[in-house]
Amino acid sequence: MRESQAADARPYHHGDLRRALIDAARRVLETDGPSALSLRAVAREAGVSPAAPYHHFKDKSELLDAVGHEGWMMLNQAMAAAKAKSAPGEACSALGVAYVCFASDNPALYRVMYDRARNKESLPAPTADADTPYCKVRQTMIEAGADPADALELELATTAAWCAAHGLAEMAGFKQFEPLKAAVGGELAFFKAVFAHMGLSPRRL
Amino acid sequence: MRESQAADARPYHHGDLRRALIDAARRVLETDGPSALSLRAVAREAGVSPAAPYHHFKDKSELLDAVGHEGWMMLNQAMAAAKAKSAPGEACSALGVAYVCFASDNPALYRVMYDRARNKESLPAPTADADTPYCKVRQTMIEAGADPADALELELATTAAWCAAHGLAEMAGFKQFEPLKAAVGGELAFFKAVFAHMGLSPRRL
DNA sequence: TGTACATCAGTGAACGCGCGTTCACTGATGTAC
DNA sequence: TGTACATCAGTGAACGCGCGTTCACTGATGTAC
Repeated sequence: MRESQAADARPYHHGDLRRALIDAARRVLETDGPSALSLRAVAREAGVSPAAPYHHFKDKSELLDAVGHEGWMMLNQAMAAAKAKSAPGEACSALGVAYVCFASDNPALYRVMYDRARNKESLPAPTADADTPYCKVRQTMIEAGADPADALELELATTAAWCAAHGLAEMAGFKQFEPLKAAVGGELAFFKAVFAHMGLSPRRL
Repeated sequence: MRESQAADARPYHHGDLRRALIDAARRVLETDGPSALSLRAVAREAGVSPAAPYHHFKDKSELLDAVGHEGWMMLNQAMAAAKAKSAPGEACSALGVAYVCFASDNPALYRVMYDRARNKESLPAPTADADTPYCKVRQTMIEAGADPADALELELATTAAWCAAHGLAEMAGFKQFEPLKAAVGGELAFFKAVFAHMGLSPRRL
């Protein structure tokens, strides 16, 4: 008995504390918001001592970077999925809606993502292995008819779409827009209606 | 000599410490950013003890609200001025550009404005005395040809323009867009070019 | 004009708090023989 | 298969810090007579 491991006893070694800390951070975020996201709170949520995270992250900043990175990857996946199942010719708008829905479903995480990006003064950059949400928008612009040879126009259109989506994502949280949401038939309809008043597609190129 | 007031000696009573604290807060913001905006830092910057602000603000939150309010008033003024001197038919775009320029010139203050708005879950509301930036956009949409009787479309167009401006304002700080800014001929040209790819005017109504 | 006194707007010391980080440590794990 | 030992991934106590806020106080100001 003394040597057997009770089913609910946590082993001394965690297994994958790095992962557990990122998950814990997301729980803290959604429960208590971005301002509560301290290293100690994350350790507490993961059921571990305040010093434990230092075996997996150089400092608090590195942990937050990992959380932000996780968020950008999730957003990238959500946008890929939305694009994959979008009707022909609707990919741009599907991307925009997926973006705003992600922000609406994960408001605190979304905030951390941009806080970290702002720290680096840059949105995440693509790697050899993976593209980024921003890349996806640009690529979809091309598929929707933008001229890939006109780099300037392509970049402006992509940026415009990106700004539109981000602006809407940030406003979506304000109670003041709730009557408007209700009037057009719900949050999703609201997103689409606002996009319809802006230029998410390259039709202006 | 003992009784005379040396020119540089601060009098015991400040005169208008409330105002001085708000100004000090803005200095702290622009120097050290929003995360450094503590009540103690503001008192320090104003040259006053940490307890002094409590004679003018209930708590830290009330001070930050005052700073945010100041920011919204400044933005409102900047937009009014831009509209007043805009060419006929260009008022919408002038408003958008003024908005984004304000954010670009006062990035930390802009951040606090939205942080406080998010706290209340609402943008500032108009009063009997003064309208708000959001109201100005709506009003300008009407003057530019939107049908004031179609409240739904009017509100959607206003919201779309607002989101567009906010999205662009937030992206303007990212270094990654600097090549694009340079390519189109500077920051102002960049703002205008991005707006040109979106719908700031009610032309889609 | 001068004095007594209430009120106002500061001071500065102190409080408790949660934070990021360091440190010496120890239990668990994996490897060499 | 068993043992010795290096390494890894935790613990928990402690550090110094800046914070928001409270408190008893005091200097300055304004008012009544």
